[in-house]
Amino acid sequence: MSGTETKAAGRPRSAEKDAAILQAALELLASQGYTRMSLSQVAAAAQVSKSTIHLRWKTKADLLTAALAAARMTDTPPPSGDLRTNLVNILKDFAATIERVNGMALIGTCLAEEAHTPELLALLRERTVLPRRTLLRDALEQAQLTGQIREDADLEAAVSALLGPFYADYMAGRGGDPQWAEQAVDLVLAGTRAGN
Amino acid sequence: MSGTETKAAGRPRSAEKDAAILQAALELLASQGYTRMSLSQVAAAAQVSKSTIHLRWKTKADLLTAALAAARMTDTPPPSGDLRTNLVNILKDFAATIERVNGMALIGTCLAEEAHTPELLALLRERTVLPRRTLLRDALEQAQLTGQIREDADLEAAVSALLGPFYADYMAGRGGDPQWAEQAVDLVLAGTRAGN
Amino acid sequence: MSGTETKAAGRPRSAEKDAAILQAALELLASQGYTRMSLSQVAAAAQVSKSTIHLRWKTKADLLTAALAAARMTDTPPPSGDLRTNLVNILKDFAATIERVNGMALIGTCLAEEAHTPELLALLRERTVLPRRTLLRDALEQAQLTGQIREDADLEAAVSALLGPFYADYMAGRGGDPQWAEQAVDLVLAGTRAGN
Amino acid sequence: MSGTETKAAGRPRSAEKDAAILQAALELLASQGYTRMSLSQVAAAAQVSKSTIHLRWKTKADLLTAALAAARMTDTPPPSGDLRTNLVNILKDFAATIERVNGMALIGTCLAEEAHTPELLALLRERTVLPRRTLLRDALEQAQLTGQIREDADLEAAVSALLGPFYADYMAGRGGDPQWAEQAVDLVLAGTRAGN
DNA sequence: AATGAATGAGGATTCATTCAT
DNA sequence: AATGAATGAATCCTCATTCAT
Repeated sequence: MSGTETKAAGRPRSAEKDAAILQAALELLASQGYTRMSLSQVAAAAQVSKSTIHLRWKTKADLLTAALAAARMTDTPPPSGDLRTNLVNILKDFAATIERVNGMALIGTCLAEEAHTPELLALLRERTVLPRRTLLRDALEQAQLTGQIREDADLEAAVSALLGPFYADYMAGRGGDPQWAEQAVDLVLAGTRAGN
Repeated sequence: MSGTETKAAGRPRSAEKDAAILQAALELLASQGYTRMSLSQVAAAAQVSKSTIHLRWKTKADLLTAALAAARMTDTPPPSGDLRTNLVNILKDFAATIERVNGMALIGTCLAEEAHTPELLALLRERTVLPRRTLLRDALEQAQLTGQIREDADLEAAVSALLGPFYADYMAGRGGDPQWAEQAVDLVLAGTRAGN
Repeated sequence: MSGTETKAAGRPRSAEKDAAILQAALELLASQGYTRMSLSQVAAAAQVSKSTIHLRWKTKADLLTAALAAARMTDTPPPSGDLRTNLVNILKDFAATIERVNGMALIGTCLAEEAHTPELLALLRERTVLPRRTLLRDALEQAQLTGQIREDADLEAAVSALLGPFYADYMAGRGGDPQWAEQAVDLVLAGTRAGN
Repeated sequence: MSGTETKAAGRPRSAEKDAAILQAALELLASQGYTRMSLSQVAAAAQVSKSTIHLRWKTKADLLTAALAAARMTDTPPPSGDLRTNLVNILKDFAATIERVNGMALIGTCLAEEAHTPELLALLRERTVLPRRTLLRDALEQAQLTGQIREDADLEAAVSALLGPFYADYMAGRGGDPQWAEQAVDLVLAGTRAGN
């Protein structure tokens, strides 16, 4: 980071291969799970030899950690003037992202591997969960300032109340309900409205 | 013909072994995940030979399906006269059960395996998620009858709002917050109170 | 054999089961080969438990030896007044029997197992090959007496010359040639005709 | 593009190992039979890891097919001016080869496996049976041209008459008779002699 | 006698990783 | 740098056999 590195001798590593490997790894992690996915599959999908992977990441866990770390799964939030609309939009983007990347399986993998490779869940939190929570929290704080929400409301709990129904619905097999975001927002706004 | 059951020929199958295998399988499923867990581990944990397992269940998937199916993870609900107390108790029992059986890892495994062994998630829903939801829903319906909750409230959404924060908290790394159940109940009751 | 046996106490063994097991074993030996065939398959085919098999024969080799020993695969020869017709009929019955019982596979199995279970090939010889050879040899000896065949002809070699083309044809992939028996007989008769 | 062969990347595959594996496989196929032989045995005999085998051949059947295909079991025919001597030499070489490679057991294995792995018998035919038959047939055709054998003689049948006694003798337990080749040749020549 | 349970040994195959080119 | 070869450990599963009922 501070310029101490000598310029690497020999052929430089191909950046395209780096990217292809990481992407393939992430997709396979989501579709197969940690243990079921094999490095051969990653190599095949990335059009690269297995050794090329090991040249960059020492172990399977290293590779998958890197793949999760490289994942950018929070889109920039959609702007709007209205609190309710803002919240609903963030939640809908959240759901769309999860659907797009086979996210529930990926979440499942990270949960299942927590005992063996806790970095996975940690990274998932850091890269995908927490940024989204920050967006929601910022919106709620703004609403607190404007008096739309009680001052003493627990905003972290409110954020969990906004996101939670998505998980609960999925677990119940009622995932995909088009109303869920609006219902969650309305419930939270009703429950935290100033003057209640 | 007087009794419907003919006495089974041969040596009877050991019920203790049945139970030991299923329990070991479930614990390992939670602690290791589907693919990482091996039948050898199950056999060792249950003090049984691998063949004894295969005698009862043809494949690994069969065994784990049976283990999940046999799991009784919803305790009988604690009775109480007060709506709020009832709901909180159900939620706390829910959380306690999940902690007791390493439930988030188990849920993760079922989510991760959904593409390959969908029966796992289906069973988890049927045996653990839906019974708990039914308890909550019954309590809410009662409250609707007594006028504590609006008649037009979407009770399924309310149930998801009650359970959801638990998942969301866990994903955010704030699992174990002792307040979550009360907060969730209060929010839902506030948001669906009749006369709002 | 000399009356020394005490009358067996307890329930006598079922003769039907004996027969069913032996027949199933022989069929599976032919269709699957020694190693590939399993005692479970035999048990299932004979509608009997595996233990019932082991009760009668101590090992797999014992069972299959018994099955081969019990096999009666030489039909009584068809009578006729003419030497050539007699020989052709014997050969055709030979070929028909082999086709009926999947004989080439059975022969193959006995050959393949010769190093491990030489009794199989020995029994096959004793029960199926040699009786047929005796039929042929008897007919040739009769022909020698009537002067149709040279006195100094090697009859064992002649018998092999009669049967051999069947094997050679099969190995060459030309098994089933309808002419083979007549051609073999004609060749042998021409080659051993008295006065050549 | 000037040379058609690009230099293969990576470490080249060891030709010695290839050969050692194939030879070990063939020997074990003959001595143990298809099902009894294990890849572990092959690996041990070839001083190679099991994975090295799987790297080259995906399945056991593939390996054994390749081993049979690689086997060169027909020596170049011995030249001679005399028809009878030629035929006898070919037959004796045939018998010698079979003895050398435990050929009857190998043949037995291929016959026994015909229902499950028909490629084995097919290859055995193509690589060992048919080439030898071609040698014999060529010699007989030559003899037909020079008038030593009747023009209308069925040469394929004659070839089977030459080879057949070997199989028949073996099945009768009289294999190894030193006279068989001469006797077979004499019989065929006598039976097909022009002018009979 | 007959059955089903129980087991230990062994099978083919896959995988993450290390080596040689 | 990049590749393919090589490997040891581990996996699920099958089988012949022995035990308990």
